[in-house]
Amino acid sequence: MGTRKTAVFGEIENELAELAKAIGHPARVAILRELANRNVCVCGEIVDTLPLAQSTVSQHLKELKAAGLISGTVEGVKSCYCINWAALERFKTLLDDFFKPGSGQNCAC
Amino acid sequence: MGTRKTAVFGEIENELAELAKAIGHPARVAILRELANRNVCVCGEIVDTLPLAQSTVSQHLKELKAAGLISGTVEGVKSCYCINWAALERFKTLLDDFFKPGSGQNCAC
DNA sequence: AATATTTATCGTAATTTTACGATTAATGCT
DNA sequence: AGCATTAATCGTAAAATTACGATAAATATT
Repeated sequence: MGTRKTAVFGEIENELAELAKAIGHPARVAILRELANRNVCVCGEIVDTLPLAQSTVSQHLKELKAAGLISGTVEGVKSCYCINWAALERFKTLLDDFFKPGSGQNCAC
Repeated sequence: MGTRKTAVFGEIENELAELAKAIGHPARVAILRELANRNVCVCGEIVDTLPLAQSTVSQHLKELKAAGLISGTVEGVKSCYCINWAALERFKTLLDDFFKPGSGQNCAC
């Protein structure tokens, strides 16, 4: 127990959930915003903007990368990260497609 | 440790993260989709569509409600839930505003 | 009044997440 | 070659999440 039962859900549900989950932390939101604003960012600069330990930021970067929301390449000693606009667009599209108002009755709540 | 350091982040970062986090689970995505399609839904119907225990679904509904993504009212023995379109719109707006491409250099990664 | 139905809550266990410091690996500099 | 810098990884602890069954509370039904 304590494990997400991803296997019993549809592919789209899981894809959407995974992207949302990756965005679902203020530090990762801040990282994405920084990357969006600057388009390119060296790891150390991201660390400097966040009130978190370097190792923690590294962990968040790893998660964003795993979700496909950012990509990173090694540039000598440094690491260059940038946002994956396509993934972000994909997320928005999924949101729009998945949560479209149906033809059902109106809400009474 | 193990706790999210929400206090050190901006209000918008936290708001965006909280909404994303709430969507960040396939069961909750499925619930939202069901609610979006039908616009109104009785709790039992949602439980029937999900391969999860009733108590687990109830927990997910509670989280979606806490995040403001759905609202629910008691209708006799049953509970009527519906999607909060405004919250979903708010989420999309935050996404658009927060992750807008800046005037920086292009990505090289 | 007794029973059934519906859903929220409680208690609990397994797992994941978040955070940090310390260490390692890799490159750059002197 | 030796030292400095940068960032990933490791180890670990605290807390949150996810899931379930059992129970409780509230309304319907007979």
